[in-house]
Amino acid sequence: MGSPWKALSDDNRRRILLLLKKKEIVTPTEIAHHFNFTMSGVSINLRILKEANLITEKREGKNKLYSLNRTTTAELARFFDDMYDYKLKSLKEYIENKERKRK
Amino acid sequence: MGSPWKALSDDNRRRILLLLKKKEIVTPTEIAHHFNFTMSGVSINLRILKEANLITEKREGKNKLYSLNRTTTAELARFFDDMYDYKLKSLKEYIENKERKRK
DNA sequence: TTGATAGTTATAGAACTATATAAATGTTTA
DNA sequence: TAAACATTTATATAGTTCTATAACTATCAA
Repeated sequence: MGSPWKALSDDNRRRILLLLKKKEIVTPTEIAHHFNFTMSGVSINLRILKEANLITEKREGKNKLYSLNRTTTAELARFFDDMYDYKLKSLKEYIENKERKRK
Repeated sequence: MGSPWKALSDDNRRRILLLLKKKEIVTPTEIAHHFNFTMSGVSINLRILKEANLITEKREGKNKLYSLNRTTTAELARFFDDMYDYKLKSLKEYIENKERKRK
């Protein structure tokens, strides 16, 4: 299992994650077009994200479909909690404000 | 300003952060002893953490004192929020439980 | 089976990162 | 000021990461 910290430390990989968040499910080709990346570059970065358990992959015919793994962040969240537990309180307020606005 | 993602991607730097969390305030010498790091190694990693705004530094006589910057994580938290907003909601519940226990 | 499409792996070079040793800087105290 | 202590910077080196090009593999459809 690769380090999620290393996986997240690259700008392009974080951009890919945000795209996956937005589109729910995406093929490597779509990612390559969207950001103007080479296919091999996309493929490698998807592998790194997959090995860090940040995304999941499935094949559908010719295509591979990638989507966010929404459970893994617990590991990262735990670090932030260990680190900044009182900070998470202000994060909580931030989330609450956001929720208020949403309504 | 250095990237907090790069700063966090190194195991030793995260260990230093956790130590800072625990001890509140620490000198480079203490860190070096605690983990058996060289002074120069500690110094460089502290610089990287400082440039990423994850810690703050002050001088007190001969010593330099380092402590967690408890406000910066907002930047990182925002990414997690963009990414995993529903996740942060559960994090919020988790924090609330924690607060309840504290009382 | 062949061709077309989708994606991955191999390889190599450039850029970056980590770490150790040694030299240099800043601060205090005698 | 000189000596001692605390820390940082310089330099070199080993290792890692990123990215591009080219070669390879997998799936489908004719």
